[in-house]
Amino acid sequence: MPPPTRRAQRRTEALSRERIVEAAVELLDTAGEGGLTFRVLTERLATGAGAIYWHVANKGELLAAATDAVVASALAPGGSRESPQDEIRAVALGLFDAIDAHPWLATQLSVQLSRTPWGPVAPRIFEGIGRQVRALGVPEESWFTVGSVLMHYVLGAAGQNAANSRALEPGASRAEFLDSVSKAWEELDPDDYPVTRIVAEQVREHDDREQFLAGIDLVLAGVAALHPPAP
Amino acid sequence: MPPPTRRAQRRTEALSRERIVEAAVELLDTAGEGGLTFRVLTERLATGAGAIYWHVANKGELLAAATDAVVASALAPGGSRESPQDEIRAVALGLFDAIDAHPWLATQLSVQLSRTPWGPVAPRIFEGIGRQVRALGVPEESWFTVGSVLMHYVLGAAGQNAANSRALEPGASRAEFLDSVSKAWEELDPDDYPVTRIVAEQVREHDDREQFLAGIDLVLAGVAALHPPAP
DNA sequence: ACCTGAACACCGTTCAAGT
DNA sequence: ACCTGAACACCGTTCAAGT
Repeated sequence: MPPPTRRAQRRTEALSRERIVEAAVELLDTAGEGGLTFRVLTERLATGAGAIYWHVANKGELLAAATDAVVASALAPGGSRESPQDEIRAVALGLFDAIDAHPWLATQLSVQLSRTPWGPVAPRIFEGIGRQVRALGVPEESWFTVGSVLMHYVLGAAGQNAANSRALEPGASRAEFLDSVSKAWEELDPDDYPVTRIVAEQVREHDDREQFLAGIDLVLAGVAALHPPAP
Repeated sequence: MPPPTRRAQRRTEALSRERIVEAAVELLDTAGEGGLTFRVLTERLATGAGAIYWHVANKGELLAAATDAVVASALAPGGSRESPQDEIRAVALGLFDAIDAHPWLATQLSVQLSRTPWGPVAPRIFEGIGRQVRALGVPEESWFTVGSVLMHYVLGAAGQNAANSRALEPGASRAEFLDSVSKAWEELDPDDYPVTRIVAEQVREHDDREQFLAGIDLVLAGVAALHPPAP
């Protein structure tokens, strides 16, 4: 007789919004965006569709809650007392790693941000970044500009990195993956895409996190140039 | 008798991939992301579902083609002979305006970028920006960093702007919209979201395009600081 | 108050059949 | 080669009925 697995236990606890969101995150992680379905969710939770709708208004709200849960834990305050620049890098890397671990986050965050009114996750991210911008000594009128550039770069670049990691299937080797990438790039017309082709060659040789942080440093250099710290 | 409208004409031209993509863009523009359906597409084109599948592999390919068509026309070369900085602003504003006119572009671009292998639209955008980065005199090793920061900021910020414009429904006044926004912001706990609340107040008073360009200038300042032009 | 699960409307996609 | 349109499998959501 097999030992009882977590998956096999059938409703020892009552259904709750938390349990539903937790199951949704698990499903998104293992089966991807298309894998989250009310059908399989009801199976996993050993319940009926109506029970889920009692705790959650609809699928959109469930996705928003799952997104917020993961982001909240990613932004949980870490160490402390470093320079504001290091704090910004830490927040950025926290989101980078969260998106890497939960690739569906990239698409979901873009959806959540482009929805009005904002759900809970948008202010959470903006505040996490904005506080470090404030700590940097940036004047109030520029918080939005600096925060926006950082936030959009972090989410966009992290999403792209996650897409690349995901494309590297468990079975395939890194060499195989890079081959398929370079094959795609070689199909670009060298006359139409000179810059993209050169960049594509380089991308394969660099460390992902290092390259990600180079973008952060570029923005920080712009901040230092436009808002030099008082002497 | 009403004059013949473009919509009423029933298949005077043969079906083609171009006509299908054109109809898809129209549908996305008028009915939003959820409005593009094979059911209504077949009605609009006075045909059957199978006919569309003869020209297009599936819905994903159709969305990619619609996205690429709009982006291609948005990046069509404009004036000329300005400074590289002005060229970058022009490219950025071209994408900004395209996303404003076609709000579904924001989500679609994020989907297209996070798909491996890249479709045609990703290199198109990166090249459009990357060429100006090259013109700026940025050394080759930094093209990826600078291009990535610019691209992700442009797409992210433009998407957010489009979401706000869309929220301002045709009937509603700008005052009403701003009221609803500020109401949402006031629900944020001042202790938990001090920065976000201050920024939210400011956002309502500023011009969208101006604020967008401020982000571009921040990145350009970083480029100038890290890669000063040879004397 | 909380849950069940059949039923509904709708979706993307297929495919035998036509021209 | 190109098109038709009924059929299929699947989806999110509802709701009368139970406890």
